[in-house]
Amino acid sequence: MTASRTARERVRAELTREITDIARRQLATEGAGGLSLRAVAREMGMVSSAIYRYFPSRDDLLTALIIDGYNALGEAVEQGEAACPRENHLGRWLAACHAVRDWALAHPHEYALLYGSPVPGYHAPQDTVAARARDVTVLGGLIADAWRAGAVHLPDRLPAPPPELASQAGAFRQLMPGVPDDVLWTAASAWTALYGWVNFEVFGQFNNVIDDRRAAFDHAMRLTATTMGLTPV
Amino acid sequence: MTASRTARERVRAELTREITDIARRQLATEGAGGLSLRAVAREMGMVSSAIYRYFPSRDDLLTALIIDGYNALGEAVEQGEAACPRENHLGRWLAACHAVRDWALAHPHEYALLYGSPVPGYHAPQDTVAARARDVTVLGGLIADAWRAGAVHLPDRLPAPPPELASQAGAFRQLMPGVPDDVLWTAASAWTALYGWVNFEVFGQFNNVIDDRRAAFDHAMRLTATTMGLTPV
DNA sequence: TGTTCGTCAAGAGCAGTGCTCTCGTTTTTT
DNA sequence: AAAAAACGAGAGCACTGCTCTTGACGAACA
Repeated sequence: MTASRTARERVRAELTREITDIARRQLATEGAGGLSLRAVAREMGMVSSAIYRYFPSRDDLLTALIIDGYNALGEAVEQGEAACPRENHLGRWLAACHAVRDWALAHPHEYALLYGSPVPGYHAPQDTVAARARDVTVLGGLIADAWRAGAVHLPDRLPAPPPELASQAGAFRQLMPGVPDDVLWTAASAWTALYGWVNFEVFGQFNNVIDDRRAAFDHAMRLTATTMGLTPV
Repeated sequence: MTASRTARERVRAELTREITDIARRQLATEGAGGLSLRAVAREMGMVSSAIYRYFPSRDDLLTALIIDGYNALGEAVEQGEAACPRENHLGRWLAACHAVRDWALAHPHEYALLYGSPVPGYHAPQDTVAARARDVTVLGGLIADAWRAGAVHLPDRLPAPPPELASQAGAFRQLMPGVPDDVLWTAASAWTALYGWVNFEVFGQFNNVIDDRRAAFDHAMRLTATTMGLTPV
């Protein structure tokens, strides 16, 4: 039973995969709003109602695409960061940043699905949470490494976190055990700065404003790295 | 002609305004995707085709709402920042940040229209550009003021902008004349960090992660202020 | 004052959407 | 071999943005 399932189950898995593939292609070209179950069915030579045998609703198909997207982005970040020597913490941060940016620019519509405005009636189910944490896990890991290596040198005159933030962001804290609060909040701030930039760039806010966006992004991420206390090796 | 136009023109302006008002209400409750010309017409007791006398297409109605949104946000930022003493540059920055956040949290769907994923087939016409710059103009103004007052003290060990960024971001540079490049790029970075945070918060990425989001936001904006060289008075 | 002319709301209609239900057929299970 | 489950096809519902035509009303002009 486990090794070779029934013919029906195999063709079902095959068709499910084909549906998501076609849907992802439509998503890439038309955007999230232009994703149409009927168009997917048409391209498969099926009738629209048959799709509902595989995905109970359009939202469930969207969920599948979102989970795939989080995993693709997470994998890109993991690979980009892993290509850097472990002791070069600034390099690991920059590599992770560029991996996010490169993936987002290469897959703008999928990125919009992950980090843009939520789709109208859509509520992310719990399944997406695990895949969603892969990118920030990389950030937490490299900060924790840097802290353990004594390579974190926060700038002078940096304001200390107020007391009401003492026991906050538990989930975020778990990703970098042992890291003190002031460093933790600079990391959180850097994380939002990264995605803030990528959002602006992917959604076109930098058109006709910045030309060499890659260089500007690189510099901005170096600035936030300095705030985090990561200095060149 | 100028003071009192014909009755027809006045009722036309009135109806146009009523359409945008109803549309804005629908946008606030349903989100951008749920905005329907037919629903607006229904609520006005008109027939759907009549709406097209006032807005040639759904996108034109969206454009009107977007321009209104940029102006509302810009005005909120201007007012928030203006309430702070001119010489307290850090306070002005924090006031502007909280104004953005407060407005975004109060009008999440309108904010999504401005800074979220672009609406599928929609391309922003040139009209939106002027209104779009109001918030960043405030930022540029306070940085320029701080620079002129000699109140900008960049942190040590901050990396200098690479040479390829020397003549970039001309539009951004115009907002803060006389400000040197290193300060300018910290300001650009702070700008993206601000909207990165607000994006995350409005779009729900901080749910179940950070509880006291206002305090965390305030601290994050103080961190970026330090990177910009704005210190407490 | 009477008549044209432009503006307007209404209605029907087109092509498209997500989704539901039913009806035979095919495959798996009992 | 019989019962059960899964499946594709088709019709249909309520909805969308948008177009076109029709008839009525108001304003300007002769």
